[in-house]
Order: sequence, then structure tokens, then C-alpha cells
Amino acid sequence: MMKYSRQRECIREFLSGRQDHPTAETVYTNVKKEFPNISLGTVYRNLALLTEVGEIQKISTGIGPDRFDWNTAPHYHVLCRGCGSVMDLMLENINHINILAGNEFDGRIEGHIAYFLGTCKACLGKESKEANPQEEETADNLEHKAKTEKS
Amino acid sequence: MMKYSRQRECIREFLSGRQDHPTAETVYTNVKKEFPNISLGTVYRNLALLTEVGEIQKISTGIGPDRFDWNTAPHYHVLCRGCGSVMDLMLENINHINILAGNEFDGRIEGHIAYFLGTCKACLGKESKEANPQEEETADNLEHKAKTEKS
DNA sequence: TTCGGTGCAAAATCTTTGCATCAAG
DNA sequence: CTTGATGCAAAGATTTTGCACCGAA
Repeated sequence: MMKYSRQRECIREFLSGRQDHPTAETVYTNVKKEFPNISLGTVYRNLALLTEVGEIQKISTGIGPDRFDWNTAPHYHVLCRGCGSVMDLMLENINHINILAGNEFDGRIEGHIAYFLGTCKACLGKESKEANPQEEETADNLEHKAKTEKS
Repeated sequence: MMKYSRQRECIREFLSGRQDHPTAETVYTNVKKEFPNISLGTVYRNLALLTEVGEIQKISTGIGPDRFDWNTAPHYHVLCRGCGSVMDLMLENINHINILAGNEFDGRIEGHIAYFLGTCKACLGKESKEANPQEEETADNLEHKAKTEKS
């Protein structure tokens, strides 16, 4: 019921080549290089579709736009409070918390969404030299800063 | 630096009387009974303020609007996939996952955001009698349905 | 031919903000 | 007075959708 489309293939390919967590906007601007006429709507539609069939993973932190992760293997993320970047985190299985939750919940627990809040190495550095705020820039936080610094 | 305001007091009072997790919109329509001229902007501003000083807790699930919780004691939430309601979940301390995360992360882990996905008792019931979809209505899911059922 | 996919633009959702005015300290 | 808070409306940011047309099967 999902038929092939060059656009979707391109989106898939773009995502598969990234280790970070692009937003729909980022996917859009990049896929646009190959399909200058592609529309944001199409990108959103495909990202939703790919998420639905489990080819990619959607990350909603409630801070800024959703992000999409090609890596669907079970893993977690750390959101840096300083620069807004999202980093992968390999964590030993913590599905036992589902069991704990199940014991307290009158219904069925099917999974959990979890991410960690913290401060990345680069931002820890900045904390000390307070007065002299200079940032290292990483793939993820650039997007965050672009929005944040408009003001 | 935060001076008293009757509106904020009313918002505070409204939230303190609820066990569920109202959205800004819900707070607005309710506080409006006492302050017919209050604006949504004021509600958002105050919810942000109260969240900032830790008097209330903001819950972002990435599904629908943010919700606000008067209960700031450490606890978790279950999001029902069936009806969209958000329920409290008392869970023994699972802060050990912060330690686990810290071991894998090159930076500082300061906390985590976690919620569970599942199906509430009412919706489990519906699953069996597939053909005859009738819903129990709870405080939380009404808001969800109002939006969902427009289509 | 059929039906899902696309581009485009408009709309929907949710939240934030500028600004003149109001009220707490 | 001084400064934070409010109401209002407009703008933002993000995501979804209607519709006519296109292309894969």
C-alpha cells in the first residue's frame, strides 16, 4: 500500500547518512538540492510515513521542532540545556522500568519515552569562563541556535 | 521580583484543585469564569512563570498541547494511546538511570524526562468489543477528543 | 486505469510577543 | 513613582491538509 517515490527514497537516503537528528526543515533544505521543487508538506508526510512503519524514529522533546533519527535501534538521547543539541546515548536496557510502571498502573504499559537533560562537554567548558562566551558548534546545535538567536 | 497578581493567584488556585493535567486552554476557559477579560497570553505567561519557579510542572509529550501539573512531587505519567489521557503514576525512584546515563555520556547528566505509553483500563475494555466503540469519558481525555473528533 | 504521491498554498495548532495601560510595592 | 503584570491583537513556529495533477504499479 506504500508505493515507491523518488522523493521518499531521497529523504530515506539523506537520513541514513546522518548520525545526528535532523529536523523536518533540515531534511527539506537538503533534499531540495536534489528535488528543487519538493515541498515541506511532502517532507512532513514522508517523515510521518517512515515513522509509522518504523523505518525512522521521531524525537519530540517539547523544546523546538521534532527531530528524526535514522537509528531505530533502542537507544536514548541527551538534550543539552546549554546549546540545545541532541546526542545519542547507548544505555543498557532499562525496560525494567516498564515492569515497575506496570505494577502501579491499572492498564497496560506498552513502552516508555525517555530522554536525559544535561550539559554537554562543550557547554561545561563555557560555564567556567562565564564572561567570555564562545561556543563550539556541532551539527545539532546550529539549528537550535539559528532559531534562538533571532531575538 | 515576582509581584502578586490576582490572575496568577486564580490560576494557581485552579491548578491546585485538579488532580489531572489541564492544558493552557483549559486553564484559560476556567479562570475566565472569574476574570472574563483575562487573555490567553496572560495564562501562558503565568504558566511559564510558575513552571520556572517550580510551583508547577510542565508536561510535554509531543502529542497535542503541553499540560500542567500542580503535583511537583517526583512522579511519572502514563499517556494512553487510545484516548490520549494523561494519568499519574507513582513509581519508586528510578534516578539510578541518571547514573547509568552519566557513565555513557561525556558531559553532565542533570535529570531525565520520562513518560510511559500504554492503554488505560477503559480503552482495554474497548479493544475486546471492537465493533461497538463506546467510551468512558475522563477529565483528561475529553480535551483530547474534542480536538481529535473535529474531523 | 487506478490510486497513492506530490506541489502549492491555505489553514490549523499551539505559543510567544510588542505595546499601551494598569496595578502592586 | 517604578516596575512588573495584563489585555489585546498580531506575529511566530511548527505541522497538517485540501485539491488538482502526476507517476508508479
